[in-house]
Amino acid sequence: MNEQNPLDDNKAPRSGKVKSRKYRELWNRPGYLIRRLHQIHVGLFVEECGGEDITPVQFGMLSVLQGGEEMDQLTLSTSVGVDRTSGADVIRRLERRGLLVRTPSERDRRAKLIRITEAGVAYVKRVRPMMARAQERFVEPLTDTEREEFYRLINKMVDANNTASRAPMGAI
Amino acid sequence: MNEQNPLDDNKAPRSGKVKSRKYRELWNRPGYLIRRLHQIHVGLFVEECGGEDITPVQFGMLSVLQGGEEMDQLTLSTSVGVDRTSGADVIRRLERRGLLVRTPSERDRRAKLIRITEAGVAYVKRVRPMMARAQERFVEPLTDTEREEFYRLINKMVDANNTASRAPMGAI
DNA sequence: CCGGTAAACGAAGCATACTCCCTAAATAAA
DNA sequence: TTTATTTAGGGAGTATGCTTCGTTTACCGG
Repeated sequence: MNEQNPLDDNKAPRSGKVKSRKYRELWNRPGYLIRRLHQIHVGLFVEECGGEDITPVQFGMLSVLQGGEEMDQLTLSTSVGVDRTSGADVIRRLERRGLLVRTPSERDRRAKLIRITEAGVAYVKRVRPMMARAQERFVEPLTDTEREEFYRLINKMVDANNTASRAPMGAI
Repeated sequence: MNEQNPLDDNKAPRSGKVKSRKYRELWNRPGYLIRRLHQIHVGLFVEECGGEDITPVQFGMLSVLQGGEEMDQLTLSTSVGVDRTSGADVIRRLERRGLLVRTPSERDRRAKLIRITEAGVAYVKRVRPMMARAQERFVEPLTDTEREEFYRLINKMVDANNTASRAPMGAI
């Protein structure tokens, strides 16, 4: 690719950096690497889903709804791990495309109940293999053993830091 | 550096049906977990940086500039792993706060050269410990051994999938 | 029943992170 | 030298993921 890739540099000067300088270089910061990894996953997802015009969060919401269950916007948003207002935007876009419907609840007139449409169900069925291919490609560089370890470590961090996120995962 | 090694037994997809069930639940999808982990890191960063009004990418840019080197917007953007236009937005915000300056290059009149200001240098020095604490908290749930393994696996994935991101490091 | 609190949502605003399309300038090719 | 291509940047548009503030509704203690 390119020889001025900073990631390539991290092979060279990993010398006797002291503890206090541990995070001096960008590519030694776990948060930075996670951000890059997230970017990479979104890139793979978009690439595999070709012209389907779908994003990971949108597909996540449709996945949760795929069973046919109705839920309000807050429940749906937290179940995919996004903020209430961010979720509302995503839901609006999916409604605009006819993949779900939003009807006022009769039990609680503050709430809007979300339900996937038939078009939504068909859409998920069609796109699911593409999503799966993106996930496969994402972990492809790792061996089976490494993948297991990777999942274990991520889950450990997510579990421990769940409340640190501003959109804690709802217990679905 | 790319591990397309056929000796790795990450075989091609086995049976389509099994594959599609593997990622059926959201919390079994690596991409979903990475997204959550990224959210968590941003949350920790913002929390540790208190009222400093700084984001990981902004701090990353200032870090790269901290040495005093001048560079154009594209070089700066790719060096922190963001897209050209996203980077331009970030740079504009940092310029607005007086943490860096943007001057037209004389060698290449298309380019704007970015240089950190004294205020920017002081700012980075002040905020760096907070950033470091956020990184520490992020990996705190892991043991030392697990951290090493975590870094190794992430780096392996980032290296292998570098071009998959829409903002490949050092490329484009 | 009534008043305070909490929940569900909406609107507006900001930051990241892309897309596509455009201009201008530098460089490579003819 | 003229032409073609590439490169740097800007502008507009979209999506995610937050913030704060405000409105309506539900619920609970007195």
